[in-house]
Amino acid sequence: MARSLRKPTARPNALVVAHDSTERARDKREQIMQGALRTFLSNGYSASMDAIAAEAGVAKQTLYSYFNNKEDLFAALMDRLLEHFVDAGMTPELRTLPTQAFLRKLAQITLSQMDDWEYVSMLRLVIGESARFPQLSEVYLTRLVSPGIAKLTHYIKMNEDLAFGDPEAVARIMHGSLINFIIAQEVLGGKHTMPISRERIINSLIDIVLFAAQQSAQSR
Amino acid sequence: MARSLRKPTARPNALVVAHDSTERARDKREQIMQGALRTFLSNGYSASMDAIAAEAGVAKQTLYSYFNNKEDLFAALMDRLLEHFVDAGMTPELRTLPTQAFLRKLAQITLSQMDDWEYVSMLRLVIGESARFPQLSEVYLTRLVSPGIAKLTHYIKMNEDLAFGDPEAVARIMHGSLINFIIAQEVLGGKHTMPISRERIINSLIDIVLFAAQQSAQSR
DNA sequence: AGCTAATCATACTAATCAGTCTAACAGATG
DNA sequence: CATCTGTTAGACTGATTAGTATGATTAGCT
Repeated sequence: MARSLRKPTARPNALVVAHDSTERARDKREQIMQGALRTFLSNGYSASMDAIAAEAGVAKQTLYSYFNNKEDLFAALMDRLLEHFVDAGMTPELRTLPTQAFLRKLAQITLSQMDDWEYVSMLRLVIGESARFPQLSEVYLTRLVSPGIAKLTHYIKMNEDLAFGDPEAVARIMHGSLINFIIAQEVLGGKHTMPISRERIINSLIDIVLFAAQQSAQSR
Repeated sequence: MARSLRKPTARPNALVVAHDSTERARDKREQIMQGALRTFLSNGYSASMDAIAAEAGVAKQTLYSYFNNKEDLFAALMDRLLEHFVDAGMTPELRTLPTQAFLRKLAQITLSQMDDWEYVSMLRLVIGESARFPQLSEVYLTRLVSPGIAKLTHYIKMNEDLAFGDPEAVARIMHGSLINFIIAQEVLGGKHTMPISRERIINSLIDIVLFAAQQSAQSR
């Protein structure tokens, strides 16, 4: 990733098509954010502004013409990144599935994020920087976690197959066990140290929940 | 926490009782590790050696007479810290309890670590530095997580009240939902953003597992 | 063609940090 | 009392970093 272009009059910018100034600014901003994203996700907040500029293929000065300082860049970046993950999860057409198929699909979608390097790195970054940037954790919780749990809670409440006494607690347990699986397997490298297939987790989780729901309904 | 002692001939060392050289060295080492522990857990690996020396009440040179460099100090420290948490969990007398009481007690013990600032900070540190120090994650997984899950798996297997098809997966789900609860509530500050009592989680988790176990046994 | 604004490479400042060096000093031992 | 070892405070080095400054170059606009 070393950049050693030495020609002083080079424009390393690829993709130069017709651009008026406003959309060029938008592209530059985008270019910076892409580079900063990769660099922050790889190196954490301690990534240097020089490294970010190099990765983005942009002069350092340009960084500072789009963002006041490192912290602002980081905040804007994480904001956008979290926004990008908001939509993963319960889509309307999923709700038409029978209960078991719905739960399986939901779990599969949640765990499919394991394969997304950006998601895994984001998790590590949010948790790792939660002392220095509590606001970042808060955005993560309120934008990603809380809505996901709320939707699952609502689904449990509305579904007569899932008559639990405390739907929110059940939703948190289900969601938490999956997120922790991602943390253990991907963030911490447990897939090498203590591997287990995601199917086994999904199957057991669904078994437990559905069996418990039956028993719970029966004992009323 | 500012240190501004200016007297050049001061020994700020409290607790000076009869000491031969070997035990004085042990005490110094201990003093350093205590200070380093607090500083690393508060500030992450980016804590400065000057700050550690100050927090330990020791000259920076003394750090380097006990440890070769920052990384060695960090590694020795985390090794000892993780060792310290190994014993939390299943004690022999717990096993004599009836199933439900056992599970409740186990969950309570696990979640009681939420109140331990060192444990919570350790979690954040292990996860946050898992890219830079994969070995640290590995020690965490193999010394803390894996044995805990193995013991719970074994308990499930041996307990006829808990006839699950995949005991290990069930153990991972139970353990994971509790660890994730700690991460969400304490590490990420969810106790302010999306609070819920630990009793609700424990109750629902036990309900689900026991109900599912009954149903599972019934359907065999 | 000529002007303007954005971007470039590069160098700089001031601060911080890991690690080393020095010289002084305290406490135990002989 | 003399010596030796461990510790101290503080200065220092070399590297890195956030952020700024500069002066050249380029692209878009009229």
